Amino acid sequence: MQEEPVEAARNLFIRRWGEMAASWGISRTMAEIHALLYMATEPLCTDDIMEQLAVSRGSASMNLRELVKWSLIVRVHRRGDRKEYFEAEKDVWQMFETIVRERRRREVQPIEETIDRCLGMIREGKRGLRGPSRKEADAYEKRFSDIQDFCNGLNPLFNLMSKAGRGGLKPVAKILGKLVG
Amino acid sequence: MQEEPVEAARNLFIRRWGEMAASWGISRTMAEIHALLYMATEPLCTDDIMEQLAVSRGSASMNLRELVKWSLIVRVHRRGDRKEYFEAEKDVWQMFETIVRERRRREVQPIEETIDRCLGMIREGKRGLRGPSRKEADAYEKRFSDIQDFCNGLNPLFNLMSKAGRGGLKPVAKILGKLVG
DNA sequence: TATAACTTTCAGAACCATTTGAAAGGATCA
DNA sequence: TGATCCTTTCAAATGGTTCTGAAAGTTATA
Repeated sequence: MQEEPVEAARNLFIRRWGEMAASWGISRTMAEIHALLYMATEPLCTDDIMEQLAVSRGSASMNLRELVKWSLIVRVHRRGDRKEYFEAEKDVWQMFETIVRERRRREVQPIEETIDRCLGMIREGKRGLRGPSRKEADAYEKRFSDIQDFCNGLNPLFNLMSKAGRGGLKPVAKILGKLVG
Repeated sequence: MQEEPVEAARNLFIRRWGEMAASWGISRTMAEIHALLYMATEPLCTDDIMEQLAVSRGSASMNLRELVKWSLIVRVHRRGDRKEYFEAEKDVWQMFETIVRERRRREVQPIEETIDRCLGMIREGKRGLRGPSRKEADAYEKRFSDIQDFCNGLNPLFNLMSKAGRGGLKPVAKILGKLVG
């Protein structure tokens, strides 16, 4: 077994990738499956995954479905084979962009909408206020609009990074470098 | 109670902030306490937090301590008062930078180190290999070095953002907005 | 030093997300 | 059509995280 260290490296990576994901609110198994498919030199089927990661059929099925939803992996079919195989996006930049876009859509947009709504409520609600409660309302308004401004600043940055896309990160860094001086 | 809508806005925000954080692997209560302190016009003590968020003394204590560790809030003392009060960082950019820096340190650096180590293992392990297993080792090496390259590109980008942000995000956002269109 | 005010700790309880495994569902083949 | 192969679903079990509340610890005051 001369290939042991190579397999060991792959397995170590899969485990760590799963642990990292877990601390970012993504299920450990889902991330491990993703890492396994990312490393794989050819598409794997459900049974491969069950065997290599020691998970149940149900878990493999659910997590694979979720990964497909995230567009991090795709289903592939093989002629003369009834099984479904799965293959991961191998372009790391693409992978990153997909993850950021999805998480923004699912998890940061709702809070942005909430903030807009809160600002509306505050501006409406403070109309009749005088004295200390007016002061408080003003303070709240400032807090909300600070976050709103921040989001309005961050969004174009993400868009720029998306646009830079396949061109890689270097051009983006260059532009920013010039801005910063 | 004319101030109802103002309070309602604050409470809505606190709840959503907690929910968002939960999906990013941060405890809901910790994020709610953070949001409460972020909105507050003056420092609050443990009892204020227990009352406003309906959490136990133990939970308040632990989560406050954790937030202090993250440098998202600070302890403040008041003359003639034995209680400890807490105050949140109010600069949104600063807040964001702190969170990103901490999470990078805790959660992405370990995986970067693992990748370096895996690359070492692969390069060492593939020395004696020939044929198909050599091919596989080469493929693994490529996957790892792709991620490594990506990280090496991303890190300076974060550093630039830190630098850019200190002067306020608005000027940066303005220029980026024009660039992106 | 004794008392009071406040904070921290931690074992057990409660809660939540994920996994399991078996049964149901679908598709393909003979 | 029935048999086979494969995937999906879901109720119950599991495993892990967070919260609770009371007791211990700490610091200030009298």
